Amino acid sequence: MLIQIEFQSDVPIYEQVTRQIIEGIARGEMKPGDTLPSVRSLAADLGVNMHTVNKSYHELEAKGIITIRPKSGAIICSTEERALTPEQLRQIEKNLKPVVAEGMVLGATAEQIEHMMKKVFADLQIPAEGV
Amino acid sequence: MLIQIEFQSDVPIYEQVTRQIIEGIARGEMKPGDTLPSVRSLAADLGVNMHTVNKSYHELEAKGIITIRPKSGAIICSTEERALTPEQLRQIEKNLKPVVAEGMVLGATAEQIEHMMKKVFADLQIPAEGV
DNA sequence: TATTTGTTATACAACTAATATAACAAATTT
DNA sequence: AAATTTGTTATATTAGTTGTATAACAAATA
Repeated sequence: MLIQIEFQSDVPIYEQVTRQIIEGIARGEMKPGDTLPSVRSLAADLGVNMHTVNKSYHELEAKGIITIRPKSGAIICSTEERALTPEQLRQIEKNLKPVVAEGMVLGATAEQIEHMMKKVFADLQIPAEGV
Repeated sequence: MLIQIEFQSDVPIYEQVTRQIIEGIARGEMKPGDTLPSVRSLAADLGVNMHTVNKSYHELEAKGIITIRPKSGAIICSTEERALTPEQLRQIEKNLKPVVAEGMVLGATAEQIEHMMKKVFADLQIPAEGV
């Protein structure tokens, strides 16, 4: 799985790593049970510091997406382990709200926004429906 | 229009102000042509510094949502003035992507995410369809 | 046994967020 | 015309974040 860092971006590097790993899992490029590269090797690949990758991994763990086994490695959680709690659903909705609101105020219609969402789904190659 | 700041939030204050003004416009609580309160008076109301509100207003101007008339005030742009450029559409899609991806990886189905989007639309009281 | 692993600690530079205070000049109100 | 309000600009300070750098530790692995 390829991770590409934009060093000029206003999105922090550790956040870019987190998002791209999430997208990689969504795309199916990485499956539950798979081991993430060690923080040292991924940091070397990306040309960033070890701690930056480590921060990303801990963010992923906090989100309930991976499990870090100390001195061993990071493993992608199974879908069963990822419970999708009401709290998580509320968080997703909270994240969705400002994006949708901004789109609306800028003049996007509900149809346009739904269309964009479908484009995002398609880009992330959902196994359901489309295939 | 009521703006509520969560001082313990990890979302910066100026960003909270920006988002809530956008949501206020989406809800129709503020209409195009309306004048925003002066940076000083809003800052006093919220109990924050003038510069914090000023930063928010300039963010709104950069997004093409308001026009700041120096020494006079900030006015909400009309829908005609808000062009909704392809660049803006791309930005919205870019903002939508990580939120949707995270939801999916956490185990949310496409239906659940679409349902959440409709909840957000309902919460923002879209004049179309629902009413 | 040697290497790799995540962890922890410390330090540093650059940047962001937020506040504080002040002064300026244009716009508005009285 | 005078007083007030306005956004602007400048400077300074405090606190926190981001990212890097280096090092050492102990457990896991080869």
